[in-house]
This record gives sequence, C-alpha cells and structure tokens, in this order.
Amino acid sequence: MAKQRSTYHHGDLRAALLRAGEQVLADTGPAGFSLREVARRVGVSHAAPAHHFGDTQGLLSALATEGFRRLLAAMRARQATAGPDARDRLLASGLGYVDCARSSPALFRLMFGDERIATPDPNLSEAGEAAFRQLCDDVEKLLGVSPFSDERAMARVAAAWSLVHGFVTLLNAGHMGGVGALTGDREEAFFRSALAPLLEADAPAERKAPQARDGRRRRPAGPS
Amino acid sequence: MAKQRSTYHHGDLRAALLRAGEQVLADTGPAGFSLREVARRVGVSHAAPAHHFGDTQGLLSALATEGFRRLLAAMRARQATAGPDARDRLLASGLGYVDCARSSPALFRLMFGDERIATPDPNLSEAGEAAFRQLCDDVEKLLGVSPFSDERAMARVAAAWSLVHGFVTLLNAGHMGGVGALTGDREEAFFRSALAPLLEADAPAERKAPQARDGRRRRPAGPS
DNA sequence: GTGGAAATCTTTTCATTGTCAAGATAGGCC
DNA sequence: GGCCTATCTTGACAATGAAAAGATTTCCAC
Repeated sequence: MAKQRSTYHHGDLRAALLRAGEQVLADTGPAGFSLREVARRVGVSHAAPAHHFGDTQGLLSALATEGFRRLLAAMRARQATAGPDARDRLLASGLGYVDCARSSPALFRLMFGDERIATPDPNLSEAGEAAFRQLCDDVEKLLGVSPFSDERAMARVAAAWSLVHGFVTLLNAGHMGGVGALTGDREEAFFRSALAPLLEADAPAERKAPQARDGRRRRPAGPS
Repeated sequence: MAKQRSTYHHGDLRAALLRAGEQVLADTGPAGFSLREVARRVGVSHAAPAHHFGDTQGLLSALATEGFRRLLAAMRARQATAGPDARDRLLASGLGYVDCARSSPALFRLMFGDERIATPDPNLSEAGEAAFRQLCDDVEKLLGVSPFSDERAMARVAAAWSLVHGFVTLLNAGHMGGVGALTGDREEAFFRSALAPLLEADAPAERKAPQARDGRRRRPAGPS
C-alpha cells in the first residue's frame, strides 16, 4: 500500500495520514488504533505524523472532526431528497444520521464514545455544533420556535436526538438483531413510527410532565 | 493502596482484580486501561492477572458482565419504588437504566462502546440478555403481548431502548448541556414526556408506517 | 502424614507502541 | 547563491501486553 516516494518530502502528507488513519480505524477499531501503523501504511517514518497532528489524540480529533462534517453532509443529503413538509425533513435528517453512522461505524464510535476526543479543539467543536444546529433548525421549522429560546422545543430536540443516536449506537454494537437487517423502506417505516410522536407540530403528550418550577433555562445541548 | 501481603498466594485475587480494574477504568477510561496498572494497585506481579482472565480482553469482558448485572439490578431497584401501573413500571426501568449509566460512566462506555467486548463470553451474553428480557417483560405487561412474538411490540422495545440509551450516551459524552444538570424530578419529567407516546397501551401513532410487506419476522433484538 | 500433582504467583524476556530529541533534506525567500 | 524554516528521518527511552519458564503453595489420593 505504501507507494514508492522519490522525493524526501511527501507533498500532501497531512491528507494522506487522514485517509490512512480512517482506514486503520475501520480495520482495528478505536482501541487498536496505532499511530505507527498509520505511518507505515503511508510509507513514512513513525515520527512523521507528529509534525502534523502532535500526538495520537491530535490525529484522532482531526478524524472526528471530519466525521462530524460528514454527519452534517449526510443529513443534508437526505434532506435534499425530501419534500417541503417539516416533518419529512426532520425525519430525513434522522435517516441521514443513520446513514453516516452505518457507513463508518468505527469513526462514529470514535466521535461519540472515546475519551481521547474530549479535547479543546476548535475545529472539532465547530463541526459538532454545526451538525447540532442543523437538528435545531429542523425542529424550529417544525414548531415555529427556536429551541435555543424555548425549553420545550429543546426537550424535543433532546428526545429526537437521543432516539436516533441510541438506535444507531445499539445497531452498530450488534444489539439490534433483526431490526438491523432492515434496509430502505422498513427502516424508514420504523423511524417514522418511532419519531412520529415527536414530529407533531402541536404540543406532544406532556400531560404528566410538570413544568419546571424554577426559572433556570434549559441550556442548549450540543457537542462539547 | 497495595496492601502488604505475607502469603505467597493472594487468596482472593480474582475479586481484587475486578475491584481494582473497575477503579482503573473509572480513573483512566477504557482507552487508558492497563493490565499492569491493575496488577500494581492490587500489589501483585504484572503477569498475575493472566491466570484468572487470560488477557486484557478477558478482564474487560468480566467487568462488562458485572456491569450488565448491575444494570439489571438498577432497573429492578427503581421498579421496587414504583406502583403497579405498567407505564410507571416501564418508566422506572428506564430511570434505573439512567442511574446505572450515570453512576459508572466509564464502565457503561466499555459495555456498549468498546470492540474488545464483542467476545463470545457466555457469562457476558447471559447477563446482557437478562437485562434485555427485563425490558421486554415490561413492554409485555404494558401491551399484553410478548415482543418475542409480536413485531410491533418489539418495535416498541427497540424505540424505548434507543431513546433511553441514546440519552445517557449523549449525556455521559457531555453533549446534553443543561439537560444533564437535571436531577430527580426534572429528569423524570423529561423522560415521562419523551417516553409517553411509547407508553400508551393502545396502538402508537403508526398511521404513516406501512406494515411490513414480506413475511419476515422482526427478530428479537438483544445483546450480542 | 506424605509425596506428587495441580493451582497460583513471580521473574524474565520480547515485540510493539507513543513520545521526545537530534539530525538530514527540501523548498522558499532575500 | 545563501540562509531559514518547514518537513521528514533516525535513534532512544519508558511503558505495555503477552508468552515462557521458574518458584511457592494448596490439594488430594494413598
């Protein structure tokens, strides 16, 4: 795999390391990830990555950042195929979320399930928040009120995100048995059914939920 | 921490390793977990754990098994405080799930987010399935039909599990902002509100969900 | 009891990894 | 052309997981 290199300088090492890094991640999982293995695949010395990413955490964070960008792209790609109905569009975002998590499970696990990622990387934070804003926008278009100013709308965001995120997490962990075998129509049907109560524009069933007693606002959820 | 030991044999090394292992996991997270560090804390040689757990994966799997047992215990503990109403009991299970994930986040992350755990360990499988059965029983008592024989009931199980699991996963990853600051009443209120549509005994809102066209049954979801 | 046999734990060794420091090479800028 | 800096390599070190071989204790048939 390590292509011959005549020049001393690689030319585009940073990008090559990212590509190889994702490959290693997919092959071995986050736990088996090795910086030296990445360097080996690219055909450079084992210390070369340090000059571009600092340490292992740096490369992993860069990969996670790329993952969040792809997550946003996947949600938007699904939305592009949806109609103008706000419910359909929110559903489409959810399906895009599933698409992304499914197509690169190891990367997804890294993004949300690795403590090495909890680093103050501005690029990472920005990418994560962008994806989160997409979800908030979807809910706002559905309810007509911004989740950032309305507590109940934000609760809706949290519920929808939790449902979709939990589903793909369990799916990728192999805990979803036959449901995981669903593709296309059936998966969409499952989601439409499960998300349906959250997709209503009118007040959801909150009859038993007492309103918050104190004035503390529910801060926006969001990555990092 | 490593207490002096006069005898050559430890006496209860296996249990001691499990205790120390959980401590290390909590201190360093799954990524930083080290077998040698565990041995060091117990005060034995670095090769001692191998005779009880084989390799790192073996110890981690044993820890995950213990985690699943505690998960089931936490769900039951909450149920013990609930009334006879089937909705309240299912809600209580969910709150117990959150309790467990919250009280030991690193262990929870290990259980569901580490590829080293996907091992054919019969104890692990059994413990995971026991917790899953608890959830299925709750849903069965609510709907009057077993999820293992009814596809729509199983879909309800998958949705409820996804919602709760996604919530605690995002919560532990720090993505839940202010919602994570909720304790007691407010958290319960949020869950009651989000789960409410899934807690109805009558058919959930599935109007837009076409029934499965083929005869393939939705296999029961479940760990491993 | 007693003498092996098995279980438990230690010591030693080796390959691998992440990180750091120092040196080699290339491109850019004056 | 000559220096300067970014880029990459080489070498070294400590830590880790795992395996092999040795030491110590317990167990158990007799």
